[in-house]
Amino acid sequence: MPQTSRTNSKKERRQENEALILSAAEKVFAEAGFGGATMQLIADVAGLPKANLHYYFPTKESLYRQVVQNIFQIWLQAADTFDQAEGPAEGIGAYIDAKMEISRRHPAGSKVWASEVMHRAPVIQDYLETTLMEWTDGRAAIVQRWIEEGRMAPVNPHHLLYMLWATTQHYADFGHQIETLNGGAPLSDAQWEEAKKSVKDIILRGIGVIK
Amino acid sequence: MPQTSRTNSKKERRQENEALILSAAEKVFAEAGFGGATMQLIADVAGLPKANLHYYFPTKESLYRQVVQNIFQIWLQAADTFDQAEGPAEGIGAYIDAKMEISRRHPAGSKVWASEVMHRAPVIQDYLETTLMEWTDGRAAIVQRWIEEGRMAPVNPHHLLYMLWATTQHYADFGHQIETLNGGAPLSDAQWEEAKKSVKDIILRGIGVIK
DNA sequence: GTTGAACTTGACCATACGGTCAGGAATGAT
DNA sequence: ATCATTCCTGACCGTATGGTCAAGTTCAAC
Repeated sequence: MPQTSRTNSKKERRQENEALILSAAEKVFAEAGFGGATMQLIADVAGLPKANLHYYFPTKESLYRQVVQNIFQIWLQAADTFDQAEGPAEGIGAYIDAKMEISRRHPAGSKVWASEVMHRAPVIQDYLETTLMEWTDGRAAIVQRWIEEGRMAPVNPHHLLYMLWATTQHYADFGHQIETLNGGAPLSDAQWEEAKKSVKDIILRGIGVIK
Repeated sequence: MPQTSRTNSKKERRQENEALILSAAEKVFAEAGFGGATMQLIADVAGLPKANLHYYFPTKESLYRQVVQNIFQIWLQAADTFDQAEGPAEGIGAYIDAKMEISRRHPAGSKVWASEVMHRAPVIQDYLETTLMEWTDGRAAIVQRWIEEGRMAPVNPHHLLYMLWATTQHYADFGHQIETLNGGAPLSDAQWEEAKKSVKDIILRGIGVIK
């Protein structure tokens, strides 16, 4: 069967197909976990024959690895908001906003990441030990400096970071639970704003930078 | 092959075996997810032939269902600390302590629960809609009352509850990440105390009941 | 001691899965 | 127009999995 679209070159179609497969894989891995996901289902979601998936990604594991690495990139980009900030209120507030936005826009990716870490990070353990550790220590140092400058309450920087991750990621990973408790409906725009505001209010007040 | 232990009656051994299987299943489901777990591996961990598992639990799903329900019971028990409290500082503080203790003592169970919810709760959706919803609304009402009595800052009760769940559960679900960032070592007793203290400090200050 | 119910288990089965491959179709360079 | 390369896919394969079963063993009641 010839390709439906004629306007694209081969190179473009390769990129399109890879993106299509990665997107489908993200959804399926998020909903079923690595073990529960099947190449056949990913193929169906992507609208491609299974054998075609294996042309672009030789194994299920290589496909999964790519999905996880993509999430990690998004995850790291949210860090920029932290660095560019002048002080704790702005930096941590913007970081919460950014991570809440990721939870809202990439819930599947967040779940894949959570699943990967929960299962002892078989694929990205090296990232945890290098990139993530450096990132964390760097941010902890910034927080520590803010504390020493008297710009926020003295809290353990690492546990503060864990709280930021936990709280924001919760809206993606446990989105189904939240939706159920919300009467079965996804959070509305206003409710998302309320969520962001609540998280920021409690944490920023908790570290003594507002009120 | 005859049973090794001769001191137990049949009824006792039934209970023992069921507990043995459930414990093994909890570990394996936590580490591999429902789809990735195999009855053979659970059997190996339990030290029983696979066919014997199917005698006690007819299907993989029924075994999984039992594991999830057990977790949910533990989860609900932590609620008592909330109810018996006289005010927000005591109630929420004790609830955080209780849930942190669950994360520490039952990390596998917490992961199974998280995994179940992340995958849209195929098994315990009815619990979410009934028991959990009632529990949540009841606790939210208590928080609301505390707010109206001027005993804590006006925050959205639901988002406060989500934050409590997220923050405490994070220490179980993302325990591997925390361990890695801790230099590869599990949190020591002192570090667990520090974690509890950090969470309580930030949240209790965040809702205006301390400092 | 006999008997029936509860328990145990090695061997087995059907299915579904990840992955392969041969052969054809489309594409781009010359 | 030719040809090498890339892309596509139905059919296929070996394996591992959830689950079954029949034949046995243990145990408690009488």
